[in-house]
Amino acid sequence: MHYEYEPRQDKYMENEILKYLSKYIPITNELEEEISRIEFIKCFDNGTVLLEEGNISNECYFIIKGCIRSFYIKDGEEKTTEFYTEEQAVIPSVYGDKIPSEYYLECIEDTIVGVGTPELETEMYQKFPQIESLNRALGEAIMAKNQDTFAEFKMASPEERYIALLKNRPDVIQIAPQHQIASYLGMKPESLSRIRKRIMSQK
Amino acid sequence: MHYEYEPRQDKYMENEILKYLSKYIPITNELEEEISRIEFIKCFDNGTVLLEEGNISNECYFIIKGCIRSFYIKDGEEKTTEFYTEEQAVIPSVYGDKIPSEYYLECIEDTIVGVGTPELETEMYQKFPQIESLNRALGEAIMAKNQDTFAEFKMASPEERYIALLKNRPDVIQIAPQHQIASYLGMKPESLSRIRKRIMSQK
DNA sequence: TTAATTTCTTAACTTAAGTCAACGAACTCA
DNA sequence: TGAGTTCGTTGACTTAAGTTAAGAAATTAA
Repeated sequence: MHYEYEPRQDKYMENEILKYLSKYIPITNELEEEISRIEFIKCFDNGTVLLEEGNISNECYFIIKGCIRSFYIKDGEEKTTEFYTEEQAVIPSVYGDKIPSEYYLECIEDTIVGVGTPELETEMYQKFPQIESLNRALGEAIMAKNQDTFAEFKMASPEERYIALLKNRPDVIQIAPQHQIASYLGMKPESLSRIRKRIMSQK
Repeated sequence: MHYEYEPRQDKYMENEILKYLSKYIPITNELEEEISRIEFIKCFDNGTVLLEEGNISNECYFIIKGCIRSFYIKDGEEKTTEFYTEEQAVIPSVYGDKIPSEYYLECIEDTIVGVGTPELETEMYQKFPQIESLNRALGEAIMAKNQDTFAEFKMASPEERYIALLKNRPDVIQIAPQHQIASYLGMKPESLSRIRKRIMSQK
């Protein structure tokens, strides 16, 4: 694991944020200016740890490019619980609270993100109330999607979960090592290996 | 299953909504008046189906008292995916969209709820922008909790999930029949029965 | 390039969940 | 009350995941 934390500025990517926002709200000149003014785009190398267990979190991320995974360490083993990819928001459970995180966040690719902080959010919401409206609406949409994902997970067998992942998130299959995918699917690496073999031979 | 839909008004319970809101934002006279004016408290009998597969949803619920469960029907079997109890928000995945629901919502107790609609929300957000701020913040908090719950679920065995449920949601254990709890925990009723036996004999 | 480490697969075995079937208990309702 | 349903438990058996261990393959570091 790398522990360096070397953000780089990249003016070019700021358009990506505006591009995303413009899907949902009209971009005024004032808003465009504000977004461009704020320097909140950062780039992280593959392996960079963004949050460690026990630490306070005051940053959330919007992924422009790359992949971040969240994982716990239980009984000395990493348990990957989520993979976040392009256009997804990574909001630590304890973001903005002053309680320590129970999990880690790590880039598993070179990753470009927009970084949010509680202070920046407060400021933006005051200047641009539509942003808060948008965040409420987006939050509800994300919540609905999470609900569905959780329901699917509960109803499916380990094998069905893997097949669904192949279909729904082929990017994650490419990027992440299998033992991380295994715990993400709630099983052991050996089981995933057998499931893959089973599926291959059936075709 | 009952399919009657007989809302009753109950002025007394409206204080519960104000009580809940007052935990988070100051209640102005104007807001109190508005909340009291709107007739959006409803009571449903145990067994009432609030949403059916294939139907459009234009209502969300805030539970004041009682319990609502969500379930899918897959291969002719009910798969319970969530139990909502007091002070929880029930927002169908397709709420406000015009696409049909993939699951059912059913009261498994006599239940008192505050009912929201997209129209009412829009109106309230315009009159009281703090309500939208609050909903954004509450939504983020609920999302964080959901994330944690999902992570715990992935990391735990069926037996561990049941033990966690005993601890975290004893009310659900009391209210819901075991076969519903079983699918909620991602297992078959027979397995839950054996797990219970195993736990009993270990004590 | 080799050495070390991590990742993935395989095999043998254990454990527990899924399946099928039967039965008794509890509940519903006519 | 009694017939019919739903619900929960149990047993016998099947299936698949967990465990342990070993080794091959791939990746990384020296």
